[in-house]
Amino acid sequence: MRLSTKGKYGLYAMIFLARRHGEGPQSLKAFGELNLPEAYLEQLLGSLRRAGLVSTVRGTQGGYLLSREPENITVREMLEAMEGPLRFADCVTESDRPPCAHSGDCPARGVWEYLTGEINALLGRITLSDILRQNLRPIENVTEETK
Amino acid sequence: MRLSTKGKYGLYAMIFLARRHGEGPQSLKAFGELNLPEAYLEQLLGSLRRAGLVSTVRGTQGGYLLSREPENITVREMLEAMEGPLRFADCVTESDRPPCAHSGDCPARGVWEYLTGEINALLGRITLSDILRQNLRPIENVTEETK
DNA sequence: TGTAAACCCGACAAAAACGATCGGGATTCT
DNA sequence: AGAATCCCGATCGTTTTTGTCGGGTTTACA
Repeated sequence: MRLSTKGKYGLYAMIFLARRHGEGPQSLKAFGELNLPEAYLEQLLGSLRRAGLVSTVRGTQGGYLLSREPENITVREMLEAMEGPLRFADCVTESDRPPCAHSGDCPARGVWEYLTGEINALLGRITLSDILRQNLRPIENVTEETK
Repeated sequence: MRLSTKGKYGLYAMIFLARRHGEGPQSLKAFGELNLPEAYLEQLLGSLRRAGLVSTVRGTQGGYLLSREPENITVREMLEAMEGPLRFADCVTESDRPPCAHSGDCPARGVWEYLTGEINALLGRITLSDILRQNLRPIENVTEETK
């Protein structure tokens, strides 16, 4: 289980924009200090724009900027914009080839649903401004003894 | 972010073994009812064996069996055996090419570490026997108001 | 009004990862 | 000895990833 560079670069770009938030559009060249392949980054910013997370201004003096306040943009949205929704098994979100022979009562399905839900919730709790402020609280762990 | 079929098939295989736990070694053919490509599954069971999660008996009447009790085998171990450790960015676990130009104070690094820790903890809490019993409790969410 | 600075977009391509398949070797039960 | 098994490395086609490229469009500004 890994994150592709798409998700990684995308988050870097969003952090960059969050830091410059309020300073007007940032041109692609301004992202240069991130040391990412420029033409590739341009593509990724396109995905972020189509997902509604960044806005663009075209023409001279144009560039990219956050389309919302940093406290209203979550890691989940960013990663989903770059990599599509989290999916452990297709049978959870879409139709699959017979997932396993116990089709009806596939015991793994519950696991995929549980994990998908928990991880999406986790990612959805972290905002861009949390990242800038390094405000990452560990979850108060397992609620009580299983006994 | 997705899970490859390796992780998926691997978990299916482990669930299969857990259900037959105590019934002696299960031959590759016995897994047939899972409808997975047999030769591929054989490879995957090799990984699970090398990770210490299953044991094998060779020769006639041989096969695969869990090398521990189902309550002592976690989803994290299984997925790590099949797909390697969870990694969001290489800079968290290993050396990376300059991660981003703000090398020293890369604000994304904290995110990767946080996510890696939380998700590993989540995966580590689910055991094979939890899966059989469908015992998947949602985490008691964010501890208290952020205020 | 012209031109340069930007973003926009689709096509293409190399490289890596994925999802297997295959053939033969090593064990072990009977 | 022979059959049932697991073991292992090589190979291979497909898909995904990670880019590159070329040309088009928009717009500020002189």
